[in-house]
Amino acid sequence: MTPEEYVEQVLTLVESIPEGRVMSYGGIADTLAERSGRNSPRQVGTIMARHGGGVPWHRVVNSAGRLPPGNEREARARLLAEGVPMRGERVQMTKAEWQP
DNA sequence: AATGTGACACCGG
DNA sequence: GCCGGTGCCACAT
Repeated sequence: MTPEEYVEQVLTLVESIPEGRVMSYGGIADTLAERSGRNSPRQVGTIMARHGGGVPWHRVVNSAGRLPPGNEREARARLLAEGVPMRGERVQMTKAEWQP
């Protein structure tokens, strides 16, 4: 699988995250691990940073529920608006993490 | 080829 | 819960 194809897989998966739910970088990497042969949360982060503009990027957080660096404001507002359970500045992963 | 980097994750203190 | 250190792995230099 080429790097471009992997990028598409990641973006497609992010688009499939339902409103009100989130996925972690690691969760995305794990979900795609079989098909892609890769399993690197860091790479997912890099992809979101560079190509996340067209998808619900605010539904992707780290494993601790922290919001994406640089866009915390925007992400928080959107997540609250769609009913994601938050505790302060973080998503309550035990309630909001989604898996296909 | 070798080295540095990072929207991460996990563990120990 | 907050650091710090360590492991990680594809990418960029």
